[in-house]
Amino acid sequence: MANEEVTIKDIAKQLNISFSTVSRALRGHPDVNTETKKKILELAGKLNYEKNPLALSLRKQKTHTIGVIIPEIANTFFSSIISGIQHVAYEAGYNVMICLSDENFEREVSNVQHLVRYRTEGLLVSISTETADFQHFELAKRKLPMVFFDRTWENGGVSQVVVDDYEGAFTMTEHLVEMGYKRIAHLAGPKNVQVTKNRLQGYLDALKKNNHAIDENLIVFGGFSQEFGSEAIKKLVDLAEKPDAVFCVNDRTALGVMLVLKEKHIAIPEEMAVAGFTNAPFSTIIEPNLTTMAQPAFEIGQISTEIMLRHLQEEVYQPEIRTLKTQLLIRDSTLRNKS
Amino acid sequence: MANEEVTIKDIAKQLNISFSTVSRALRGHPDVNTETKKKILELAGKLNYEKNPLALSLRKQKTHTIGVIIPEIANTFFSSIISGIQHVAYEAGYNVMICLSDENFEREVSNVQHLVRYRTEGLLVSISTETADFQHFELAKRKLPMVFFDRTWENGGVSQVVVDDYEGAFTMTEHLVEMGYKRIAHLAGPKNVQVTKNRLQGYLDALKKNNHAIDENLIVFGGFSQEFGSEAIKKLVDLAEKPDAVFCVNDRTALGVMLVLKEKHIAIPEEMAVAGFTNAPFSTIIEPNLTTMAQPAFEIGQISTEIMLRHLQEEVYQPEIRTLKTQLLIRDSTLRNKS
DNA sequence: TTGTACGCGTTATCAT
DNA sequence: ATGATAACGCGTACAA
Repeated sequence: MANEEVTIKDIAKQLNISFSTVSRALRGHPDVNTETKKKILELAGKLNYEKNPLALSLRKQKTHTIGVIIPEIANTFFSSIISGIQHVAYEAGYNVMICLSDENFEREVSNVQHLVRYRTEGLLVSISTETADFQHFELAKRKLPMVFFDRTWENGGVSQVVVDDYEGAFTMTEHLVEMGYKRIAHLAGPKNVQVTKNRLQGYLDALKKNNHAIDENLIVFGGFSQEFGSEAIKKLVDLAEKPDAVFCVNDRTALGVMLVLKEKHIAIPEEMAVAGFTNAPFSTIIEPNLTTMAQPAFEIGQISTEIMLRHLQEEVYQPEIRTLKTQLLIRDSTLRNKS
Repeated sequence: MANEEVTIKDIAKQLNISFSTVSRALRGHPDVNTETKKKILELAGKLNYEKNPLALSLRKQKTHTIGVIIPEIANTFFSSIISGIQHVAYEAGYNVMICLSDENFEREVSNVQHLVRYRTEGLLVSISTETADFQHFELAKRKLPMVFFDRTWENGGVSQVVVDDYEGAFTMTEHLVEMGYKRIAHLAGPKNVQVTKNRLQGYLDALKKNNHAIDENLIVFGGFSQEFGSEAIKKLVDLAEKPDAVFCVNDRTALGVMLVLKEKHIAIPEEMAVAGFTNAPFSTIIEPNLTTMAQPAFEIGQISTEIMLRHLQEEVYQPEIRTLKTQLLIRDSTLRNKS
């Protein structure tokens, strides 16, 4: 592969002038003769000259790149966020470098190191389910501004963009109560993730407020996956006192639940209602359609990036926490005639 | 934000030796005293020294980065491919820089320019639906190796990783014939994309082989979207001679079709069968489950990257075309008792 | 074995 | 208005 890129030196040589003049002309410096400037721009155009971003970055100590770390990409929620990030970054002339942690702690650490070494100017992060230690972020925070989204570093003194998980879970649980369900189970996420805690708390508080007894047997911790949902529901339906509704930490878990219930010919919602969280695309495809809380994924990406752009202008990092509203979408999986 | 990164000069100064010795030691050059080497490595470790990849890239004219251009990311097919790419690239110590064309030609051109300027060492590309002119790729091809996947540059003399769209469509159409469907429609993709042409041809040839008449009215060109599917099927069901089966260019289109059919209370597959292509996650969620051709998305990403890694070792670019097998997944949306 | 000098492509600060 | 020179951080041929 040929690699004969045109440089300012080439232009200077052909015009018999010094390359610093060329540099000035090319970047619109006022102190340059109108005629020579014209000549330079012409030749540059003819030779298809393009600035070398690598040299520029080294010189200016600026890469004009924002680093992103997410747990996985083959997931509509995260890929929509990425889409939002890319759109805003692109408009502002920033590049985006995406790394996947694969829900793996070591890999997340290595991602952070890589992006810091690479002199990305800021980090947009959603942590892995394994992450309990935040030292790698502590280090990174000293070098560049960070914005966490969805799965965040709660006490890190960093910017965060989250949805109101507590309120969302509270609202959803109250919806189930209002529909007349008496034994409402909760499939919770992985224990160390803040999202899990907030949604659990919303669930608990809504039950308390409505004078529902809290039954530990109806709360199962686990993950965000469909498999977790399937496994968990199998245990719940074997209980002596079965639940009559299941509020799942997210839609994928709810999917796992629904598929098992269908397999076992347990009618949804007549025998058992199911609710999710996220508003994944399939939630309007599955039958019955899944009741869920919409999370504005694309917007999360946009806002996170907007906050990052602000940080990149700031003298001192001023963290900001933005909480986005969720929206209750009542569908058939919880909609039955009150008894 | 502090930016006092440790350089080889700092280490050299502290040890009163020249920085070239430090450079040598750090990179395992043999000609360096064992003791000084030890000292250097120790101090480097203590100071948390890390090579500056920017300087390294400028110096070596190698960025160790592979560029990727895809039409969209909020799509399981593409995000699974990305996942496959990242995995292989990561293992080989390569970085990945992802750009989205957003199905937009100008943006694709700008993506190519950016990645070339940025000195990514190779390009992995799936073209936008708008792309009919390949000049930007012609230019890029002179500078770095390229591998196209799924939506490729057919006559570009470049490496390609595709699934056997022709055979897949042929097999699917024959399946419909075998099931006894008589008027099989085809919702085709956008006209200029090769995927569209291949699937259409497979459909046509299968009909011919089985002595089915080809009815132009039953072939509708359009896009890859759910909306296209919905619009197209609305016209087809209004036909005097309705189809009794619809083979869609992909699952999303099939989804659009199915939702409209359900709305109109047209029974699937009894009154009209529906088949897709891709094996999107929702195809086992929708009812009836969608008959489709599985495309190995993750594998497409892996293989594309493996081929790219080979190119990066080669003296001269030797393009290779890899065709992956699809797999027919017969589900309820086409499964009816033969009449 | 180690140090010197130069180059990668650019910007910025001096002079002139 | 222009040119020479240093610097960004690193690697390497050549000299010592």
